[in-house]
Amino acid sequence: MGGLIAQIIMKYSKLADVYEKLEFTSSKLEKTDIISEFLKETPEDILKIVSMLLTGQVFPEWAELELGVGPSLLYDTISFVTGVKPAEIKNLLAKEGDIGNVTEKILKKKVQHILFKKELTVEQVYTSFERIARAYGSGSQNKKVKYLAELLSNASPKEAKYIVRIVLGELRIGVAEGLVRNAIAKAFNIEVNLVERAFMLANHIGIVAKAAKNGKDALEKIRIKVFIPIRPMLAQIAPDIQHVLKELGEAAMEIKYDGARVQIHKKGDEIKIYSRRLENVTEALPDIVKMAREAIKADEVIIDGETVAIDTATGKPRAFQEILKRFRRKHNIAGMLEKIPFETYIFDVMFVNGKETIDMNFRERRQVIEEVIKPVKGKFGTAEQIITSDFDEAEKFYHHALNKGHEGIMIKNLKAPYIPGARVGYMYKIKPTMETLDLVVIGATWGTGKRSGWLGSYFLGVRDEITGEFLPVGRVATGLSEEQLKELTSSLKPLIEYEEGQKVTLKPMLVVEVAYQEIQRSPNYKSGYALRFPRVVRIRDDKSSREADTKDRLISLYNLQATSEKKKLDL
DNA sequence: ATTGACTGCCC
DNA sequence: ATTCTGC
DNA sequence: GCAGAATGGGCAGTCAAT
Repeated sequence: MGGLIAQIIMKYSKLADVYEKLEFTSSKLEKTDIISEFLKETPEDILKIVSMLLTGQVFPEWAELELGVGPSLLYDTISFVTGVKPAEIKNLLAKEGDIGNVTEKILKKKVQHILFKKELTVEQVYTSFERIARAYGSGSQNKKVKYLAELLSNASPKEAKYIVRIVLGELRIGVAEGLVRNAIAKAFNIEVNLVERAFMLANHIGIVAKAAKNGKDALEKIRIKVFIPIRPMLAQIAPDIQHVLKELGEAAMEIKYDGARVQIHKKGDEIKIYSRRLENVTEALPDIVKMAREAIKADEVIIDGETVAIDTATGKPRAFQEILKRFRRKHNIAGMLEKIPFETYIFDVMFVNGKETIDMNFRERRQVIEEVIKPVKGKFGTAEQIITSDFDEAEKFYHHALNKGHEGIMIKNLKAPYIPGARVGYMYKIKPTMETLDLVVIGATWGTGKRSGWLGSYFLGVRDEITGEFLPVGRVATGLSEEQLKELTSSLKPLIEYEEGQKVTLKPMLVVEVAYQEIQRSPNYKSGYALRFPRVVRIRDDKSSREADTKDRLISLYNLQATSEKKKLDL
C-alpha cells in the first residue's frame, strides 16, 4: 500500500531540485531534456500542476483566481516567519537582487524547528496557493499572510526560495511556456507543432501536458470553441515601411488604434468579451455587447479587434488613459459609458458558425469579416484598410492614420494564417518616434535578477529654469546594454546622497537622452508630466545637468503632440 | 466615511 | 508596452 | 528569430488604517 501512495505523492523538494538544476543550466536544449525527463516521471494526477509550476505560474491567466500577494505582503510574511524586519529584508534585497535568494539565506541562518516540520508535497504547495487566492474580504490579508507563512515554515531554505519567487511571478530559471511546450513534445513523443497548437487553444500548459501524455488523439481534441478565449496574435515592431514592403510585396495596411484589445465571442444572443490576457471584461463593456449584437450577422463567431475612445466633438481618439478608466470597471459602468464612448474596430476572425478560420489566409479572413459585420457607423466596424505594394501609397496611408490621431499602422501578410499567441512576422506595427529629451538622472533603484548589483532603473528630472530644480518626470529602465548598466552604475555610485532599501537618491549630474512614444499628464510626478514607453537612447557624457531639457520644452512638446505634429523618424 | 498602499492588468 | 541577450 | 527576462506609466478594485 505504501508503494501505491508513494507513486502518487511527489515531494516538493524534488521539484525544487529540478528548479535548481534548470537555474544553473544555460543551454536551452539541456533544459528541455531535464524538463522532459521530469515530466515523464511525473504521475498523471499532478502533471497539470507540475507543468504549470515549471513555467512559474500557479493559475492560468484566464482564471479568476489570483494570489493577491505582492512584494509588500510577501516581505511581511517573510518577516513574520523569520523575525527579520521588512526594512531589513529590503536592504538585503538591494544587495542580493533576488528575494528568493534572500529568503533562502535568512532561513539557512535561522536554527529551525526541524522536528516539527512535515515534508511538503507538490499538492500541498498548490493547495496552499489556492487557499491564499481564495481568501477575500475583511481580514483576508492576514489570512493570506498566515497561509503563506505556514507554507514557508514547513519549507527547507531551498524550497522556500522557489515558493517565494513563484509568489512574485519571477521564477528566473530561464524556463517559461516555450521550453515546457518543447519538453512536453519530447517527453510524450509528439510533434512540437501539435503541442503548440493545442497550447494556443487551451491556454493552459498543464491541460496540454496531460492530453499529450494520453496521446495524439487527446491533443487533437483540443479545438476552438466559442466562450473559450484564445491567445491573440501579436505584432512585431518593424524598422520601417520600406523594409516590410520589400519582404511582403503586396500587403494589407490597417490603422493601428491606440486602444485595448477585445476578443468578442458570440453565440446566438449571448456575447462575451475577453481582454488581451483573456480576462472576461464583458460586464464593463455593455455598449460593445449591444453594438456587437447589432453589427454581427452570424450566429456564432470569434472575432478580434481594438476598442478606442473617440472624442465625439473632434473625432480624434482620446488619451489611452481614458480607456483605462472604463476597461475593467466594476462600479458606475453606465455613468462612465456616457462620458467615454467607445468605438470598436474588428480586424480578424478566428471562428464562424462551427468552423475554425485561423488556417485561412488573411485576405480570405478579411473577406469573412466583411461578410459577417455590418458596421454601425461610429460605433462598431472593421479596421480601416488598404491593400498595396506601393511605397508611396503606404506612406500616404501612414500619414492619414497619424493625421486622424491614431498610433500608427499595422502591415499584415495577406497570405498568413492566424497564429494565436505568436509574435510572428505576419503582422508588423509601425509607430512614429517623438523627438528625444535630455533628462537628468536624479535617483535610481538597485536592480534584481540579471541586474543584481547594478542600478537598474533611473529616476529622471527635467530642469526648472526659474528655480534650478530638477522636477521628476518618471523613470527609465530599458535601452541600456549590460555594459552601459555597468558603466552607469560606476559613474553614479559616487553621486549617491541617500539610500533606503532599493532606492537611491543621486546628485543631479548625469544626463541621458530618452526616447518615448508620448508625453502624458501625470498626477504621480512633480513635473506634472510623464513619458509613455521611455527608453534610453544615449548616455550624454558630453552634457552637464545645466544643459538638460527644461520643463518649458517638455510642455511645448506636450502641446505640439496634441495637434498631432509628430516627428517621424522612421520613414 | 475617507484615504492611501498595494495589486493586477491595460498599454 | 520596449529593449537586450543567449541559444 | 525565438524565448526569456527586466524594466516603463497609469487605471480601478480591494483592503487596512484612520
